[in-house]
Amino acid sequence: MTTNYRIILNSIKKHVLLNEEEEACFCSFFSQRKVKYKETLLKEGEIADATFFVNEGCLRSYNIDENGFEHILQFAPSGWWIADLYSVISKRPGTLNIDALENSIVLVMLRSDQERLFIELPKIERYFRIITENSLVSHRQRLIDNMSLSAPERYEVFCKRYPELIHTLPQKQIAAYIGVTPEFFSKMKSKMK
Amino acid sequence: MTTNYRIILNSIKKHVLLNEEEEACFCSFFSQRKVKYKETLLKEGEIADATFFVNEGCLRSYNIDENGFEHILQFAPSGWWIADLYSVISKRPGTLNIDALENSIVLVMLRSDQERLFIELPKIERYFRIITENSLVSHRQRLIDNMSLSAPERYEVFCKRYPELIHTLPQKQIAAYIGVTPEFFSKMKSKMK
DNA sequence: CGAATTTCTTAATCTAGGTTATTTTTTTTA
DNA sequence: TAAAAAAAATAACCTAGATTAAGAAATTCG
Repeated sequence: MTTNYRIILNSIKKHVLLNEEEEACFCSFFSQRKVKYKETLLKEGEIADATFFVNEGCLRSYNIDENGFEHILQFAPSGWWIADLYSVISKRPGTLNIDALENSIVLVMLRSDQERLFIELPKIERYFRIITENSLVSHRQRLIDNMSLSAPERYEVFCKRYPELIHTLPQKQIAAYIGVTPEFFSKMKSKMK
Repeated sequence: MTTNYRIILNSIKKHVLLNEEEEACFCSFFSQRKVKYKETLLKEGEIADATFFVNEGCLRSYNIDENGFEHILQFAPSGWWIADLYSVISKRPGTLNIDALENSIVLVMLRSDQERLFIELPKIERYFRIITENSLVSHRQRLIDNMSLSAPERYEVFCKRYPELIHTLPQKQIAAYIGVTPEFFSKMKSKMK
């Protein structure tokens, strides 16, 4: 199995410039992992020691509330990072589950390696500082949307954010992302026509 | 008016170690600003060029939805950072308002200066990388809470997060933070006894 | 201090979205 | 390819929280 770093190097390139040697150094810290459809990469209660970059396929992170309902925090198609950052930085048991919505391939970056990289290659720390800022902004926007938009409006926002997923994802997953029951989502969609 | 850097240097100290020269360099980038009760630091539609550190008093950031309702994203008592990060990093008109809930004093860090600091003093970039990670984690948690908790439970979470504000803040502001109307908040509180 | 403004309370009524239950359709897997 | 499992649709009924309105209490500020 040949590891493909094209996608991650492209992501890096948008924010910092690495020479070939630095690129090689950066890539050497990843290991690759296949995740099958429905396979779990991280379970609630475990301590997460790594962050994942999706090379192929699609994952999701979600938490399960006390009534057993799933709330999806993020979908991660190819080119996206996904992790339980709380657990990674606190080194305590996490609250998120991460699993695959289709057969996928991820690059695994251990936090310990990431921290070594931050010291050896400050440009990598810059890259993560920038993508963390961007992620914070989009979480903030989602929070605002959840507080001020109705369910149909939140669905619209979902469609803009994940256009490639609208028709590949089961409705149930979309409902768990926008924060309604599958029954209501179904009713809502049929009204929309 | 003598500028006091004690609080911000303490915040830095929790994450990176600066020598005296570096501390002096870091502090030289701030300017200080008084913000009176109800005064606005940043209005929706403006391009934000700075991030604020609260030295004294308390600010809030909020957005106003299309029906005129305020949704509070953050309270920032002494020792907290506050900004419209979206506008700061994109250099586009922002969607947030920031104003003072009491007479306050903030330290102002221009984004242009911040970016210079990131280059001159990588430890500062590390500091911001870390506090941005922490902020992302707390936004994520708030998102989960909004999706899975009832209004009284969200009030409990608010009380744990901002214990010093429970009795100093008008109820109206707390309601706009947890995401209910002031009328419902009042009813909810009287039921809780 | 006193008038004006803002905030808080209470209560009746309304509604977006949840719950429960049943049937149909699609997907998975043996 | 058939049986089993999962997902989706539909419908009747329910509820947390919104809306509207009006009076009481607290703050603000001239």
